[in-house]
Amino acid sequence: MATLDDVARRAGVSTATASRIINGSSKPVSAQLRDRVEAAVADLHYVPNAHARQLARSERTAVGVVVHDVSDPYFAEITRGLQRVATTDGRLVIICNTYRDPARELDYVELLRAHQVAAMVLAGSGYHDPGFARALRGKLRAYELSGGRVAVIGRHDRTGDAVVPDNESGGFLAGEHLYALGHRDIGVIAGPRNLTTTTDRLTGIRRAARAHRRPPPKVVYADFDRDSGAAATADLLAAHPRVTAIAALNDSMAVGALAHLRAVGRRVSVIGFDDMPIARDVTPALTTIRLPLADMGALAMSLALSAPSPSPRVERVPAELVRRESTFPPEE
Amino acid sequence: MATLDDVARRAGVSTATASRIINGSSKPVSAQLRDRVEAAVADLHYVPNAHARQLARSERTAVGVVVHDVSDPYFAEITRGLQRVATTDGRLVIICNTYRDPARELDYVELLRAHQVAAMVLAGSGYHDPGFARALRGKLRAYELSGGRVAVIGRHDRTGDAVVPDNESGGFLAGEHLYALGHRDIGVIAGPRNLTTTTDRLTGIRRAARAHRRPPPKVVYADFDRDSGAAATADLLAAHPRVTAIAALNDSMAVGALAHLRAVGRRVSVIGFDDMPIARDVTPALTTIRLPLADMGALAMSLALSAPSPSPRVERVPAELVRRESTFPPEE
DNA sequence: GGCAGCAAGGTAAGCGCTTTCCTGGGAAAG
DNA sequence: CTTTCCCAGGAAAGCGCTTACCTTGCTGCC
Repeated sequence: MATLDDVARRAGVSTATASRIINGSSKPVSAQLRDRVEAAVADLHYVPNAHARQLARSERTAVGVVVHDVSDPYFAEITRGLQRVATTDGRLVIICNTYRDPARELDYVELLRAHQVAAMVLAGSGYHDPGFARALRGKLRAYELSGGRVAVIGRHDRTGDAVVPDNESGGFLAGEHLYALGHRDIGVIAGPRNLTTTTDRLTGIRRAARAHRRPPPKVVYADFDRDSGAAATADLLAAHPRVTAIAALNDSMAVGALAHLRAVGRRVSVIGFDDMPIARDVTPALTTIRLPLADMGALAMSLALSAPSPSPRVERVPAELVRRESTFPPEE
Repeated sequence: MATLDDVARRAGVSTATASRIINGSSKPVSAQLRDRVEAAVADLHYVPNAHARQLARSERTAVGVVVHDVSDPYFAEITRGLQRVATTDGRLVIICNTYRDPARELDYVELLRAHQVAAMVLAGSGYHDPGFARALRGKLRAYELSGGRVAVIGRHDRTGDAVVPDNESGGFLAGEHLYALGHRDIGVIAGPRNLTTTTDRLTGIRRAARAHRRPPPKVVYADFDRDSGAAATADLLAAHPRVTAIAALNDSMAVGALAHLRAVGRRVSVIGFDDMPIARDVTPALTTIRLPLADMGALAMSLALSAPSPSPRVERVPAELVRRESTFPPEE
């Protein structure tokens, strides 16, 4: 790999001059030398070593993102928003997939710190685990102490900049919608138990049940992905045959529920959560609770890249009901 | 940010010793010093500076991936496969989204080179543009000369390790399926004209038309995304009302086509391409040409991380017809 | 003519690590 | 009691850049 030294030697100048020309420094340089250096750069296909540069001007340039899995549509949307603002800012984005493994999440935070990222955004890691929460807080704290910026998406047990979707109200909206349609017995396909996303949404639905003086909904837990949603639907209907409506705590599972229902030929209302792109293309089109995922990502990245604020900034993002065709009144 | 120097000073040892302990070097160190250094590391929340480390042991550790857009399901799947093998190998993955901007693609290749990535995988950048192709080849060449490894997914005008899906045969399969069902007049919703993915798939379909002694299909160009697919369907049907089957060159556009047909209440066969996860959940479930996207990604990453081979390795990946419900014989 | 002032370029000191080579002190060997 | 080795540990030389600080040779002014 050609180095600055090679370029300088070839152009017959010092590395200082070569560096100044390459970086467009404000120091004046004669046109002649400039040409020679540029020619050398081209001849050698020289590209400055990013690590050496980073070390020399100790200024942080990349940003890190840690999510469950970029290929999951929920996080894909968030990531899209994140990337938009990061690249507008001319920054390289390093994406880390935790696959919901807390240990891996901690490792990644450390790794990103080691890579001197200017900021990091964490999404989807609200685990109900005090040990993990403490460890994470510690690492983030250390990172911030050294000048790093962090923003989280979703509720985390930590004070700091955050974008938090109103999952509880969203859950309420979902329940409310179903009860208002006349359903009395509703089932919930929940996500993993230890995620706050799950518990918050569930809390909202239970609140709606109380508001309508209905018994609490039947809950069955799944994994936030399509197939587990389908399986959970089967379990739910077997255990509670009188359920006439199902609230799935995300769209992927709702899609799975729809698939199962179609397979067994039952007509049951289904409401999803998130409003992912697929929602409008399944049949029946999925009624769901919309969260502006891409915007949330963008917002989080802006928070992370903006000047640090003395008091934590928490942006609450409202959820909104999107009525489509998968929910309807109970049939007699 | 605490440095190795800080750690060494606090532990009362030299940086050499501290470094050896931290890196688990084979050189023996007394247990006492080891404890002191480890305590210092913990107290200071020390994390080694990845850039300095990379500079010192000039060994490349990260890998780069340049794709159109990770949030596009097609690339999301590929990326998933890529990541799986990269992280198994303990490597950090840097993902770059080009949004199909050739200039950006070139910039990213340079950027990744600057970051000393051990390997890079490019997916979805087969543009029909000689100027671009030459520039890209040049940059990749320079990178490889300096010891970098590259693998591409899809056809690129360059010799080197590659994973190439058999788009042409896939196209043929799609056409064949439609003609065999009895369709005589078929339309094609194509992707961007300058992508080889588009042209290869199209070539296959045209070959099927010739094989069945049918006139060439009517082609209309779109953007590989759902909404452009819906719009293109409208255009196609307006221009050629007698079309009874549509081949969309990817699933996203097929989904758009389905949506448009449902909206206008027309019954027309639709076949997609790729077999993305959504395909089985739309109604009617989408008949499509499957490509093992995640495997392709994994394969490409393995090629890129394996020892360089003297002669380029090209892995051809066959396409396969998946029959579902969106294709049927023409109605009278 | 002498000196300040400036333009153009070079020298060299780091940035935070790793690692080679060296040193001092024992233990083993004679 | 020497001599030889080995072992734990340190000093210092880079890795490839950036940049503060010099040097040199002019121009312009009194």
